[in-house]
Amino acid sequence: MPAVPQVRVVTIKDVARSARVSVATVSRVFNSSNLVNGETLTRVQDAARRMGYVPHVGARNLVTRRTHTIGVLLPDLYGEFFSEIIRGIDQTAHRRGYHLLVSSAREAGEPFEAALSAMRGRVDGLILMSPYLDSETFRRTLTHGYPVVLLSCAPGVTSCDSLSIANYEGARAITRHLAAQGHRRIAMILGAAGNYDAAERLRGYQAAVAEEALAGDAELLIPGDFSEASGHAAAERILSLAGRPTAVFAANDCMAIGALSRFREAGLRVPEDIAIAGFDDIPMARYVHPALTSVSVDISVLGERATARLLDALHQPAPREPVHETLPTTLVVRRSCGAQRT
Amino acid sequence: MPAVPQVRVVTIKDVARSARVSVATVSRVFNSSNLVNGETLTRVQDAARRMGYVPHVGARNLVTRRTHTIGVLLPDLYGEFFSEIIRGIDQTAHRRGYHLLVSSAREAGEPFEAALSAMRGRVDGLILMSPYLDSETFRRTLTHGYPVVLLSCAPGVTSCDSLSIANYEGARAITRHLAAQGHRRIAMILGAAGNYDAAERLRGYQAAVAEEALAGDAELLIPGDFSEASGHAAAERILSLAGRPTAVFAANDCMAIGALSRFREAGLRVPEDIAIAGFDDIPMARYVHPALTSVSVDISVLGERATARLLDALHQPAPREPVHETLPTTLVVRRSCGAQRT
DNA sequence: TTGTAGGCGTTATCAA
DNA sequence: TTGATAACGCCTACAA
Repeated sequence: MPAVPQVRVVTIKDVARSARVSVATVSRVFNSSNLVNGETLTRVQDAARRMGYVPHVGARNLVTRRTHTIGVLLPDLYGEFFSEIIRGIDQTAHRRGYHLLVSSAREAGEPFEAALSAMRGRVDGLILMSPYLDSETFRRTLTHGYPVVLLSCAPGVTSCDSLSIANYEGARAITRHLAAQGHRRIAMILGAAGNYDAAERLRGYQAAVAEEALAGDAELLIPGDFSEASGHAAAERILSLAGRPTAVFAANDCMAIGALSRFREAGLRVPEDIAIAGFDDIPMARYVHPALTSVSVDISVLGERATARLLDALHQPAPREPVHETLPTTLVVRRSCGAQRT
Repeated sequence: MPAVPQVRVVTIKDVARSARVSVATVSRVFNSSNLVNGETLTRVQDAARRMGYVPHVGARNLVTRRTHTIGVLLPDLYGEFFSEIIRGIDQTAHRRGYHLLVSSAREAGEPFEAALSAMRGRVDGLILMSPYLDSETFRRTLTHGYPVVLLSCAPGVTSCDSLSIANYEGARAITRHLAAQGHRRIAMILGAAGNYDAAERLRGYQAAVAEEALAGDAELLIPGDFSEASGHAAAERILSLAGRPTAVFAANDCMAIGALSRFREAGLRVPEDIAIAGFDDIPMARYVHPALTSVSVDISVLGERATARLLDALHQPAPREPVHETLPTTLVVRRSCGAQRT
């Protein structure tokens, strides 16, 4: 056991003694109870300030049974996507006086459960994003008795609130848009294997392929993992295809940009020789060349809504029916898909 | 006061009663003390599992005076930069059994202090990034008695560990590199006003300007705020300059990419008509066209080192001399600056 | 308006 | 090896 460099720190007792009142009175002062005499009030406040007293939140939590903290458990913290989610969460949490305990558990299973139980007693509720989570693990671990909001989770867990993106609709719309430009052979660069968002985007693509009677070869489905590098590699593979597609839909913008770069290296013109579209509409999308057609989803809003839901649940005395909400997406047409807009 | 949807939750007492032992014994079981009888051990474990008991960390923290939590206070949570820092912190914290309490306080002053004191009693130490922080605010608020590591802070606060990036050296090197390509009129797109990193990058640029006897007109200093949009706007302004520079150094890659996009709109060729270089070497930098010359800083390492430092301090019984470390940067030459490499 | 005292869920120190 | 019991720092009836 490592030694703890514990500094002697001012407690409520010290302030009470110094101000010649009881701890109860000091407590009242700091909880803005208005049943404190004006003179006593200032005496306590003076003492507290002089001694540098700050209430110990941990102790307070214990007795009030509220931590004013929201647990956030994400599969990863890498990249703009998660950063935006956290920002959305932090923003509305902060506005309503809540703090964030952030953690990431890459995989389901043991570390995931550990992260989850580590939240017990430190959070009032949980925002949980686990695109890889099967409902079995979930049921086993998620019974700690506090409200939970799920993000981008596979359906099947209907016992608590959940929020997701209209992946299917967005992917279907953008694929149909490519078809409307005359493309019949459209490749898709897939998202990470096992990821729910990725699977839904694929499903949307496939729906469009069926509806528009597009080429449906298996070789048009190129694996990827959401990274720029995997988009670059996927483009490489597309170039080597016998029947080269005339358009590519990447499951996110990073991969689309990686692919763009590879196509340019190969001397292809985008969109003339090959059209490209992405998903997410990250800020960078409008600044690459040609500007990237994409499906816009306001990710920080996802975090905001999740937080709002959770806080509502926290302030709701009676448990309600769980709500499942899907955030809409919008198609953003730019130059990379060949439709002649900026 | 909102009602609390408190679920009756299993405590150590319940387990003790059910296993017909004292709470002390249950506690021992959960703290892997080996002075528990084998038979008692399993009886307690069974009872705990059956009742779904999870120790209450908050209560434990109170008595052990350790939370195993690190507070992270950032000026903002937007963008790849912060996301990478958090990831670096989370990674090493997680590995060493620590959790993260993340918060953002955009400005110095009251909300900043509030965020700081809200950490009292919930964290063992603090990682604080405040590029806008003056040491005065700092001294007033940062005396809660736990270890602190500062990130990207202006010097002047020498009382605790600090970490920063070699902004000056990196900016100087890249500017000199541009000069070595023959450029004499090099504009700089500045970072956010009042930001320490931004100021240092400017200082590095100015040093190079002086050393290489480059053009030093004030009009070559274009304001920016680190966003793509501000880079785009800055490029606009550069285009309108009477004596147009032949090269541009942007204080970060996002602005460089925004500028790149604007120059292309204007029909300029990069790097032939105008060279560009950025700072940070974000993943996207190699995938834009032309690939962006930049100064590479491993941001997640910044977070890692900060965490390592903090944890060391936490496990160190005696207070040591504060350490100030600067993370090196490396020049990454790609096509955008006109040096003929990929 | 103020103080006393019990308890929040644990751990830690004694005895037994 | 186990069990009482006193903290930990604070809040909150209840009493005064």
